Amino acid sequence: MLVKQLADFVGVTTDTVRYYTRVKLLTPAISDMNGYHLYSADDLRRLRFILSARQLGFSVKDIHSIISESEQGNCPCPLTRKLISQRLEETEVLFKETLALRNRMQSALVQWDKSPDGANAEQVCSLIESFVDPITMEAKNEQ
Amino acid sequence: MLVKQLADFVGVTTDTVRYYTRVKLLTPAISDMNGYHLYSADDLRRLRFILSARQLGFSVKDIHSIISESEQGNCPCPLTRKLISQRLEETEVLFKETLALRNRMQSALVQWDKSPDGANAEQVCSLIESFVDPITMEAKNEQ
DNA sequence: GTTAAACCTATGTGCTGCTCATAGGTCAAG
DNA sequence: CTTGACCTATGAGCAGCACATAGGTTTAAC
Repeated sequence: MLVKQLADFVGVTTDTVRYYTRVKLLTPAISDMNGYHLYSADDLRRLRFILSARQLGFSVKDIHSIISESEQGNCPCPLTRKLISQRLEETEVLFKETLALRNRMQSALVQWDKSPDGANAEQVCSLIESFVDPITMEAKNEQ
Repeated sequence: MLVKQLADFVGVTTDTVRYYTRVKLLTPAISDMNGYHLYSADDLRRLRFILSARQLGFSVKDIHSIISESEQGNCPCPLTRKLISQRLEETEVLFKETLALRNRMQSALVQWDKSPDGANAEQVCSLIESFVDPITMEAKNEQ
């Protein structure tokens, strides 16, 4: 199976398959006729595994570790459990940051809706420079 | 002012200041004695502006555009308004994706809490491969 | 038989916003 | 004069692909 066929099979781009190949998550044979990568049914199974793991937030490095554990004959499940709780913590942080950013941006839109475009020689952009984050203000008032 | 002093002033690392310098958001003079970057009070003001804009989700490229508009004597506010609504849409997408990922990961933790570590020659990791996303299932049942 | 178009391939670079590694300069104390 | 603490600039590295490039393959038409 060539790269395009494999990629179409699971609905990703050839670039994605090539990336996983480059980092050795996939290890296809190489045709000695033309140097093309030749993917097997095992590669297809493994690619499906990779995509499932990515969906659950595992990094490419994590997937490497899990596969490696499995190939050494050990059960990878304990490692999988350990890794996902780490990744979940990180995702929680990212989630909170993204939520906070979204809130700031929405606040800015509301504030700016009432503000005129102000040209000022002292400032680059009056909107940005005069924005006050309600959350930051709240924290200040609690002191 | 040398880079460390400027960085300490606003509470970022010298690497961050150097990065903004490298992409020409800051344009310090260069000492001909030793090649060190010499930052002015204007650079300090501009750095503060950059950090405010970053807090609101503007990209480095956006900030370039806004500063450039301002330096050409135009009021950058209309551009600022346009850009933030674009960035807000992107942040909304990221937020939803992150929320969905967090939910999947939490579901996995719950499902796996009841699942034993299963070693299986056919699979890389039974936990990952047997995980069912409740959201995906829900969508399926609605068809 | 060949020639052109459509489609495929591998490799290398680019992206964002920093962070880290490296090699070397500066300055005050001893 | 040397040692050590502290500073500097430059280049590379990170994640996870996507894109640009140059060239190979296949099919159909002539």
